[in-house]
Amino acid sequence: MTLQQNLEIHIKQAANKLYQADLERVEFQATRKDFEGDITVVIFPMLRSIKGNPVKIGEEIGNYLVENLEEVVKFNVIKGFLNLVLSDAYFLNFFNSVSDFSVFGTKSETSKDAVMVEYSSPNTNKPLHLGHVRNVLLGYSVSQILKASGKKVYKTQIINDRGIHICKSMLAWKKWGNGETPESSGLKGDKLVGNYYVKFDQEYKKEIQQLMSEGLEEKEAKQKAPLLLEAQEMLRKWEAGDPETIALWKKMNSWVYKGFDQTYEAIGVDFDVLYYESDTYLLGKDIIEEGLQKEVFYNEEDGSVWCDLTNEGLDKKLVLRSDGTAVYMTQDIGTAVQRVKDHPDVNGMIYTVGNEQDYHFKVLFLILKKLGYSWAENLYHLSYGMVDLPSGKMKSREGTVVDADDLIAQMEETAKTISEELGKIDDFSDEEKKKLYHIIGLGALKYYILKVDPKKRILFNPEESVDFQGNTGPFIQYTYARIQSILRKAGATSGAITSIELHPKEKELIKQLQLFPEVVAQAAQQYSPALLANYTYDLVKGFNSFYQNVSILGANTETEKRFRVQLSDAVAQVIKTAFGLLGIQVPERM
RNA sequence: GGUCGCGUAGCUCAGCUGGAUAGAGCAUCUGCCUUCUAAGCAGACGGUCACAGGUUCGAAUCCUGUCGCGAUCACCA
Repeated sequence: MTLQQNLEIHIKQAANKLYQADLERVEFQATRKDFEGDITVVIFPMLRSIKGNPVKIGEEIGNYLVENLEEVVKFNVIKGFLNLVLSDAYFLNFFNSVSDFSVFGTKSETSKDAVMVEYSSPNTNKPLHLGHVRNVLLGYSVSQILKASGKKVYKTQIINDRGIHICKSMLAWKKWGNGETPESSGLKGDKLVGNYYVKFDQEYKKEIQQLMSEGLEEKEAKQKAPLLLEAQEMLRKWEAGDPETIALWKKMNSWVYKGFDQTYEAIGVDFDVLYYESDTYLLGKDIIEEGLQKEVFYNEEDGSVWCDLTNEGLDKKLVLRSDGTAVYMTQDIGTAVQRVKDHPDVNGMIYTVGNEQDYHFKVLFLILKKLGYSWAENLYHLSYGMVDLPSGKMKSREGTVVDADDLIAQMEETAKTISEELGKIDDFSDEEKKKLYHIIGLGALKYYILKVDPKKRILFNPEESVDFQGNTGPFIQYTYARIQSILRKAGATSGAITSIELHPKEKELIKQLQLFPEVVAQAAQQYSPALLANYTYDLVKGFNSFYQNVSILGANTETEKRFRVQLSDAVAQVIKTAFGLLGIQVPERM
């Protein structure tokens, strides 16, 4: 039983004995810093069943608790707030009850039901950029958080490896590539292919200009430009299985995959299952047929198939074209069903996709529910805001993107500059230094992105870059490294300490540690890495304050020293766990 | 125009299932390294919580409306 539950029982007893009143529930909150106390009972809501002065009621309940609960040592009442001071023994008991802080707050047993988390899902015609980075970080972190909350998780991505946009870069390479390969040019495969996507767009625009100068309307010019017609022809050949086209497609995609793998590895994310659009783009048609029979869908006169969602406050949605070909929605329905076929333990899915697709997923989930799939109740669109630049939207075609690899390199460079200025790791080998810069640079980037609410759009200014001080990843990593330094010097300090007078800073830290399991649970429930980021920051702030105000290794007694080392160790382990859930590593020294 | 989201300090963000005097970081300014890592600590300065109503003992938080920003409303993906 938690303290809160215990308090609640006793407060209800008090209300019953003192006022013959039955309280439905008791409202608690953390005591504000300006007041003495560890936990606060809000009296106001009780006034509904207990008539009287809130201050008087608070005092009477406070007295009852002090008399009946050994954990409560004293109290004060301000307005309608009953602030309770808890005993040191209570906090020490909690601290000693955690047998292993390295797994504190996480669950190892996995539930039978699995959840599939989709993230990244790139197109294979251009390199990953900052937008993908946000996506990947969110998806990966949420996967970690769900695992820690006891769920079985499949991490997946659907690779958009087909379509007209892919043909564009293929065509441009064929025309202007002169056989260039990653080996011949030394370029990363995804970069190389991306260059041809840009090249296509440049040449295409030239053709449009040319046609317009010949008197065509812009719309017509865009449709009739020879390059576009050629790309469309290429797509037809691809769909027909033309060997030469397929061979080119395979070759160029393999370059891109190599490039992606490098980037994913650098970021530190991975996947359990891969889906390729070239395999899934024809899925879903059989389900449309089923849906027609179940009368979830209906036919228009031209043969197209629709789903009427007007009763749900949405529009009618096309699910199959009049020529019988699939649309985006058809494919997504089919893919979702396929995933459950492939992994029968999947009972829910999370789609990490930008908020411009909010409507699409609303409709998709609704249709899947109407079709009667049991798992359709557990679908969630992990929607996030765009990452914009001061100059506006990022556009791959126009080359106005912050490239993921470049960004990582830039963050590592900043980490290097700062580390060299500080000169604390001059004895590191070059290899160790490189690894450290990577951990710190990436930590800064990941934390910067994950600490903000996914819904909000991020304005990223490459000029100002990401901070390394204050509420940042490196600040937290630094605190971890600092604790490790103390632990190296402290030597063995095991053995529970049961009676000691707690310093206020120590008490604060234990309180903060105590919150961790609840924060993990909430982060899982709300799919919110930001909650964990903010928690970790508070914990670290608390530790640094403790560190600067209290001597750990220079404590007055050996017992005190042992306790402070143990406490520091526990904080470090929780930092490591929390950062692990964000996908951020921590260094032993920095 | 319909729908969805966002609007909190100069800047970046917490807080939003209603509770005490709205919190951090950056920036600016003061102090603190002969003692455990100063990527730190202690403090100062900084607010009409977009605006107007409403519900409530109590509203940044819930409801309605207005304004501003963004997204979306394709037989595109």
